[in-house]
Amino acid sequence: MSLAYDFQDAAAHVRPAISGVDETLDILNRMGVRIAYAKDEEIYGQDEMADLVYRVIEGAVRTSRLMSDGRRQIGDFYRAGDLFGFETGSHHRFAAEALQDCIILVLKRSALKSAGGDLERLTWATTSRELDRAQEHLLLLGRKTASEKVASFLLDLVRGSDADTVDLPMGRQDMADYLGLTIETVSRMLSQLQATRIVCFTATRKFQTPNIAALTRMAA
Amino acid sequence: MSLAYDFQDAAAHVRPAISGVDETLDILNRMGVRIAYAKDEEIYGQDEMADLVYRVIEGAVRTSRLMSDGRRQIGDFYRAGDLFGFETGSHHRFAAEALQDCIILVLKRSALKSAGGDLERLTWATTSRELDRAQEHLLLLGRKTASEKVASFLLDLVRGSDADTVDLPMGRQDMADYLGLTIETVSRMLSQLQATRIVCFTATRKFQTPNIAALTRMAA
DNA sequence: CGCTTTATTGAGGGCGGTCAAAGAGCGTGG
DNA sequence: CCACGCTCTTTGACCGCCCTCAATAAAGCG
Repeated sequence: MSLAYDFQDAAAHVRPAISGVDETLDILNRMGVRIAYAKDEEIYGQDEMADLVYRVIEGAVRTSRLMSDGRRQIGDFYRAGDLFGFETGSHHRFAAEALQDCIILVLKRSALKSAGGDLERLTWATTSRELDRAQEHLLLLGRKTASEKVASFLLDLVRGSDADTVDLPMGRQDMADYLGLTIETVSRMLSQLQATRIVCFTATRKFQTPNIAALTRMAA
Repeated sequence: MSLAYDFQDAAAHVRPAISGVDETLDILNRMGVRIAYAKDEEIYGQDEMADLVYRVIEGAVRTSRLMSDGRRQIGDFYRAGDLFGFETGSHHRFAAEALQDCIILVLKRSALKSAGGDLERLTWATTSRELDRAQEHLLLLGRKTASEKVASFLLDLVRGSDADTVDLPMGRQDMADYLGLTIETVSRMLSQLQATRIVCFTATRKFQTPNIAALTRMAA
């Protein structure tokens, strides 16, 4: 169930998606509607029309695609401040779901065009970033080994975080479906990284990286 | 070596990239410079600045990315009429190389903005298509089996062709690097598809599909 | 034709998947 | 606060798909 969330912008801590367009993002924040989604709730569906765009205010989101027999591929993860739902011209190829309880800013795509500010540049920058990440993801899925995949994944999280301890907003299954592996393999690779002192898990979903150089080397 | 190619538009047979914008493409054709590239010649390099965009007039192109140890992932293939080089805001993540001897129309990205016509829409449509294909590719690489990968690949070629006999513009190595497999596995899967009468190779790079339904089923 | 490159086929091995069970985390209720 | 039950994660044993290595065959090209 979705519930309207009518606080004023409670997201002062939200990081900017693209540098130099903060004021433009402020315009967005005043335009859209905030909606709360529960963990695992669908934000939009596979093959649904793509006439809306979204921004994560609080929580985290995954995009995913299911095959008829249940195999799943995760496209990407989005965290507070990230824009998503830009990925296509007409219909979504991937569904979007709440990774945790979260609050999402929802806007009409058409509103983007009529609004002032640097929205065109923002749209372009967001889509470019999306393509960049997709291409990096292609290399990871097509040519990296299991240990390289997991190392790359952790490294990506470390880079996107400023804190000493990084926390995983997703479970092992989501990691596996992002990396094209099984949960067992992900778990084994994590244990291995921990055994070699390259990462150190303080909880199931929190880790530190005492040896970033080694992690980077493993990511290839 | 690149050689300037100064014929008048010799590409009357070139198919439109996006429907409804043919007249816009005509504008492009009058704006750019035609350059001939030899087989395997680099059109742009990995990490090179992305200030140009390209259109295949004749021949075919691949985008690819190399890991330091030689592993390679192919991003996509482009054929006569296709636009490419749109995939990023500033730097290319993948290199582009001529799959065969080919003629490429090259334009300044900045020229796109100043020109008339529906160029903005064309750019958007092209980028969207790029993202769509990348996302389909993610699913293929992450979650499909070798036989499903090969079947999907052939099916994609069949759909992009109107002729009865489809020809592969690339060799087995390029197919393998697109699919995240080895040439041996690709070859085995092709032999298997042929043994089960789902495809029929008339030459190493030409095939027919007497049983499209079965091929579609195999692609999952 | 002969040479080089590319594709096919076979035999064997290893990485990651499958199946199964034990362990850890966590919310609920006694 | 602890007991209980559920879900998620870890670990182990084994298997199979795809990779590796090697040899042969075919195709391209002078």
